[in-house]
Amino acid sequence: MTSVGKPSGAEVVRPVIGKLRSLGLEGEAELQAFLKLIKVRGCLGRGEEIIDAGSSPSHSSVLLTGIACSYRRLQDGSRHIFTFHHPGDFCDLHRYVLPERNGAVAVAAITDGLVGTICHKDLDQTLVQHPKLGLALWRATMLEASIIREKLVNVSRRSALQRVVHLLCEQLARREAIGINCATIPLNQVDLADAAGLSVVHVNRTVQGLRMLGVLTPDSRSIEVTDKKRLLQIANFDARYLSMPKVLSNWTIDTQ
Amino acid sequence: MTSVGKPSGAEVVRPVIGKLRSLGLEGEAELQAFLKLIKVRGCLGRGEEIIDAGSSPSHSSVLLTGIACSYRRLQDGSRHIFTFHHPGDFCDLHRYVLPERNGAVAVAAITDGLVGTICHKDLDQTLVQHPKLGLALWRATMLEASIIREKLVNVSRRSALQRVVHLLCEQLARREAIGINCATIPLNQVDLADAAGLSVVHVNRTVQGLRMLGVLTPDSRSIEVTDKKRLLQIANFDARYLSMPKVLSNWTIDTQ
DNA sequence: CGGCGGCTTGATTCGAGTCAAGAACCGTGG
DNA sequence: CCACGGTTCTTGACTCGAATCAAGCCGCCG
Repeated sequence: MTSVGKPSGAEVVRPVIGKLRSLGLEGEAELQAFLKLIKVRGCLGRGEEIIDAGSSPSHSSVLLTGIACSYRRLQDGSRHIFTFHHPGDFCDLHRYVLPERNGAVAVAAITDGLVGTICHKDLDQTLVQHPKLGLALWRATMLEASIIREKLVNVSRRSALQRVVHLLCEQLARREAIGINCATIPLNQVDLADAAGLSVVHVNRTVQGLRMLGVLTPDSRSIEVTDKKRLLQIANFDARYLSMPKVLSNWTIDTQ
Repeated sequence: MTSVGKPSGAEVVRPVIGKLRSLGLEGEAELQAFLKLIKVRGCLGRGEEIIDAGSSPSHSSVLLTGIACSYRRLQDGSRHIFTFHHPGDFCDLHRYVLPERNGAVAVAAITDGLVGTICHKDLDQTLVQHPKLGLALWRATMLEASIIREKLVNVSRRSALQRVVHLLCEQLARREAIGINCATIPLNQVDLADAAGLSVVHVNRTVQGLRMLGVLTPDSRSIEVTDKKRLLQIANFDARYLSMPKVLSNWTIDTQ
């Protein structure tokens, strides 16, 4: 879907402000300079593609509202989800600096939402004037790398239960960090499976196990966390890899 | 140890030059400015720690000779290897920009070798004067991210055989890109297992399978590739994620 | 010589995938 | 209002790849 009218420009980029602040960007001038580059690119519907893996990147995207995912489509048609994106997250900033044209990563909307785009040429100019902004953006890409590294450990070393639970912890923590305190995670079991590297059937059994345990609401088909503390324990979750100092204390396991 | 006597100061940083060039850094001034920052930090022995996961980073490291690995030690004592480093690779450049103090990543030597260090304070100053250098370094960190992303797909979606073979392809390709054309990969089966997320026993069986197939030398305990073409086929290896234009053509599967 | 790190082998277990089918929950249109 | 078709979620039976356990072996170095 292409350009709809800007819904009150200032309001819509708020998540991006939070993001840059959390990345340690302090100057007001840098912030404003960056915000000016963002063009709101209308609404997205569930499943809609934001970035085609094969396209040549002349711009990058930021998610403003909703949830998206970075993924790869494999030869056999299956989908591997690398990470989920929440409001304020960059979708493909890595392509600013390393413009792979191969099918490395595609991005699609998971819920309805809004994205903004940043033209690379504009960014080139702005970065020359504001080197600190460049550092913040570099940091943003490293944060994503950190998330993927964590997932690698997860997928290769932990049980199905732990993988799923860790995934949930991460989404919950990241959403809380941007002010979304809802206990329901708007992902379906197929999304979870593709992100955890498990079959849907097995994710289903795992989710049911969690409902039995009272960690997730038993009387709903959605993923709604009722016992956060337990969740953290099961996953052995240590949120430091997310670099979110402000809410970190909420995401540490109680050491008994 | 890698043969011969002590190379002269200029000689020893050659891999770094190659690296920066391959990252698209063209200017001679930037290159020289960066090389000046490198302090050679003596020899390392196998198993020796290069970067402690818990230390506060005041400098970053480049590998000059030998092989190293980035890894994490898990609670149960097992080791997960994220990536291997070859001459010219940065070991922990990510900590320049995102100084996690948690045990996210440690780095250790796998063979004897040499490392150089770059003081972060020095780098700060140099980057102010040479913004293009900053971009190249950013790119370096993104390349590593790309490698880890690839490994994530591998580990979560492919069979043990493919995982191991893909790992071998990658090391072979990366080494060729820096002028190391040796068919023997100086890793032992434990290293392979920790990097592929498999048990040693299973890696051993897999390696033997490859020896049966004639892909690896059957009459040696080391990992020596004799049939590169077959290796590529088994792994379905597509080297584009490594961004090495110069040798890419050698690392594409023959489309039958 | 003995000890130790790396490699091999076989037997056994078990977690997660696959297949197949059915049920619950939409939205849409007659 | 209900009948539909399409997702998404559930359940059960069966299979199989890889982990684990447990020795034994080879080659190296002190």
